[in-house]
Amino acid sequence: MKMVFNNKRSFMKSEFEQGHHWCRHRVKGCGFRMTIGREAVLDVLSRTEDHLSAEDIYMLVHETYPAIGLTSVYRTLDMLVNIGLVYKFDFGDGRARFELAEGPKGKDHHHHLVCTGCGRIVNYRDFIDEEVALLKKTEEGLSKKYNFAITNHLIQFYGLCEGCRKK
Amino acid sequence: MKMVFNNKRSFMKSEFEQGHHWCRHRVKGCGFRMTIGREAVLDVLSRTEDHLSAEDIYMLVHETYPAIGLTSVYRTLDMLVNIGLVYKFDFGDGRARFELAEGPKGKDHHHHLVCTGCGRIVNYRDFIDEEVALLKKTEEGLSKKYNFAITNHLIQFYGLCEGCRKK
DNA sequence: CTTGTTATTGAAAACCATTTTCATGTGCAA
DNA sequence: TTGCACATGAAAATGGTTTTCAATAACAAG
Ligand SMILES: [Mn+2]
Ligand SMILES: [Mn+2]
Ligand SMILES: [Zn+2]
Ligand SMILES: [Zn+2]
Repeated sequence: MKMVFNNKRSFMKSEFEQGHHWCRHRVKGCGFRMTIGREAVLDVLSRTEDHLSAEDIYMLVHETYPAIGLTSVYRTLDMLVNIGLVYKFDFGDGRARFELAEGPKGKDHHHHLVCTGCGRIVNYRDFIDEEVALLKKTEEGLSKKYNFAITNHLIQFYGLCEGCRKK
Repeated sequence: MKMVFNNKRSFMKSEFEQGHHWCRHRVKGCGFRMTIGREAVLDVLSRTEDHLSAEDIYMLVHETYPAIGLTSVYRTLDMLVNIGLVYKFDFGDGRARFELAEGPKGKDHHHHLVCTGCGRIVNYRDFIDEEVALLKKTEEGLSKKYNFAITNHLIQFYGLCEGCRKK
């Protein structure tokens, strides 16, 4: 009994808990309970730059918290996407991929470069200044013209990486 | 026998056959046979601005060519996407959506405005001049920096349309 | 117009990521 | 500590898409 409790504590003592404490507040602020599974999913997402599938996340969480079920991973991801803490992508390989949305400082926003040969995905953050300005300008133009309240955008470039081109 | 043949001819006599003849050449040029089903799928796609699912297309083709099967629609779409005649999109409703790629003049390229409330999709063609220039510039920068041969891009803005905002 | 070769097809079954169901467990406000 | 609404896991269901396979049709050659 005590062992189990200790396991839980040691599991929760993670870099995530220290560094991304605000995520928990957001979850609770939206009226959801902060469970071990939800924390573990956020923890996995906060430790990687990759674009993990639900099953990827399930397997990674499973390493430190074997009691979790795949169903809960799906449910947690769905909730996190709904409250805006996580982005959900489709890169065309038949399964959804997830990444943590930018923190409160919003400094981590990026776009994607996708290799249609091997599926490799590059996170691309080095926007030109013009690019940021134009994006905002375009959003304003579209908002006015089509009467949309624009909240987000998706920008992906497709092509062949060096390795895939040499074949 | 003659009736059947006449049916085929009358089916093929469509605005599409006159206006989008080049599509057929592209299909045959890639080593594929031009069948009635394939022609009918291209015909449906060429007549709409909408973003049809495979089943939408199946039902529309079925009206003039009831012999077609859903399987063939999927296979045809897959082939058309592979040779670049059709674009495949995921707007997050669990089914793929398709639209005819721009013609040889390439004047029909557009981006999308997606309402996350009702799923409405606006085709948005009125690019600012800067936008086009910057897009090209960005592609060049990315090509060089990450050694990618960029062939395409996907740009979508998400938000709430007027109707969905009033609720 | 035939014919022969093969790509193509439709129906049915398989696939597989995701969702639903439902009985059990747990976070947390009181 | 307690109660209960919310959250969970296992198993089954769902549903869009793909695979299988025997039958068919496109089309190049004659
Ligand atoms: Mn990313
Ligand atoms: Mn469109
Ligand atoms: Zn590649
Ligand atoms: Zn709407």
